[in-house]
Amino acid sequence: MSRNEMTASYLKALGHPVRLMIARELIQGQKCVGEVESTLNIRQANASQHLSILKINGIVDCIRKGNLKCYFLKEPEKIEQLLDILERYQ
Amino acid sequence: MSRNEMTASYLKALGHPVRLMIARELIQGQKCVGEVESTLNIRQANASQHLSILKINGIVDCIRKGNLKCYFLKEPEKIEQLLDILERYQ
DNA sequence: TATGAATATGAAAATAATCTTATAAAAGGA
DNA sequence: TCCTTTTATAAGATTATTTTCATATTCATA
Repeated sequence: MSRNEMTASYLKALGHPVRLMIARELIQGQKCVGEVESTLNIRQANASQHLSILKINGIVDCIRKGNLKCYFLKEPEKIEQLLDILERYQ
Repeated sequence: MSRNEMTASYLKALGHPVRLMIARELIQGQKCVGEVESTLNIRQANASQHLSILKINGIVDCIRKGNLKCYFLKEPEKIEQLLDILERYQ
């Protein structure tokens, strides 16, 4: 997979409203699947699948905490910087 | 369309290998459809369609020059900054 | 080890994106 | 006006993504 394809895949992973919103939520701090599910008001399976796509693309990672699985941004500053650039008006 | 949806749509537009490569090419300077077509080795119709998606999302704009239609990045620095962040290794 | 809570996965249906071919439209020049 | 070049668009086939439901898995704890 070329660098261009890797970058495109990363952008595509973020380029879905639910996944982008998950990333925004995770800027605030880590969340378990159930919290993502209820915050975004989506089905559990769907939350899990979107998180999986973010994980595959290196955007999030997770740790198990007992019964829960907590997802967090791997590079929170990177996400913040991207959003800053994307959403500052010029 | 919410800000989140707008941003997701912008990311999605860039999140295709062909369109991302077009954006990279346009950092060098404006190109007409035929140049995009031959540089990326894709069909004319496909080049036109990808450019249209970039245009709808405010990533490129174009001017007619006689027979040709020249596409260019609307915010080249924004694209450069995004690529810098996405591809600098941390 | 059985149960319950949380998460992941498989499969199917619904929807959307992509690519191709054929053709239309726009503009310049003979 | 007719022809040529360039670009856009329509339509269809194909492929990919998204969502849902049902079920499996994982782990803690009774």
